[in-house]
Amino acid sequence: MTTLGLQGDELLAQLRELLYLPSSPTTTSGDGRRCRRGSKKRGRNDKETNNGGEEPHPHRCCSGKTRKKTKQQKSSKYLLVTSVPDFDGYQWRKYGQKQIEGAMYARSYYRCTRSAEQGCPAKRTVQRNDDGDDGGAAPEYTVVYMGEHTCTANDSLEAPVILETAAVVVAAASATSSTNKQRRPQHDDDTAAIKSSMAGSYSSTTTIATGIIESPATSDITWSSSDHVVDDYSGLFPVYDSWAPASLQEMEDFTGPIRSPVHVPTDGWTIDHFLLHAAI
DNA sequence: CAAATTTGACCTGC
DNA sequence: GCAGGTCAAATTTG
Repeated sequence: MTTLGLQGDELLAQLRELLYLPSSPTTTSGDGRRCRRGSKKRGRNDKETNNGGEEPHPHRCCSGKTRKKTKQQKSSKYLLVTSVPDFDGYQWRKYGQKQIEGAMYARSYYRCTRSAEQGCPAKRTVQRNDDGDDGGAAPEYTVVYMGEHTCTANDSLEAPVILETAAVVVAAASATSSTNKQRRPQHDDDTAAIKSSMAGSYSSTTTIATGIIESPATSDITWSSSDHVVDDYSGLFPVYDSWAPASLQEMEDFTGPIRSPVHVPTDGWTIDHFLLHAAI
């Protein structure tokens, strides 16, 4: 561990480069998964009507899925831009996808996999940025987190990692309107809230190696609040020792089928290994 | 077999 | 009325 301290920055840079290799577009999950799965929809109304119209209230009501707040919750909401939207350490289940006005790519909606069991309100939306381009640079994704994780971290947390991000605090209720995303950070208060919330969220049984990846001299990670950049993000996205960047190929295009994140195959890899590898 | 994803429709806020 | 967010059956994958 300490051995890395020396060439930390350099190794870091190399590591980063390796991490962002323009993973070949062909690889990824083979092709077995691009086949469309469920589709035949007959609309909820159909289902309801099919019942013979006996049941006045929609299924959701009955199942306790009262849809009170369809729109964003008013709780914490923060936005960040990253090339690796999946690696935030939580397990998300995709529950929807939608083409957004003015956006090139569809927006994917995720919720914590524990939402059902533990009622974890955490949600997030992932949308690929236009500028991403499939050229050589890794595409970027705008990830908006809503709500905090109330689920037990132990279960869901496996590898809390966000390798490269630029985050922007979004005013809770203001951003919901039109198509304005990453915009208007306002109070440092929010930042604090975010930091605390995230720090809390990301804390798990795993040891947090906050020192491993520090402010990337190459800093891709930029947390900004208002006009000022927060460089102390170490607490926000701790890098875990056991996490392995082995699934680079899986992060090429998140606009397509996005499998459950956090399926990072460790294969015995550790950040140390990787750094060592990079150093060679 | 269970879990996850797809996808169009439904619902709500603006 | 529109756009964004959510639901849930069908389907696929592991």
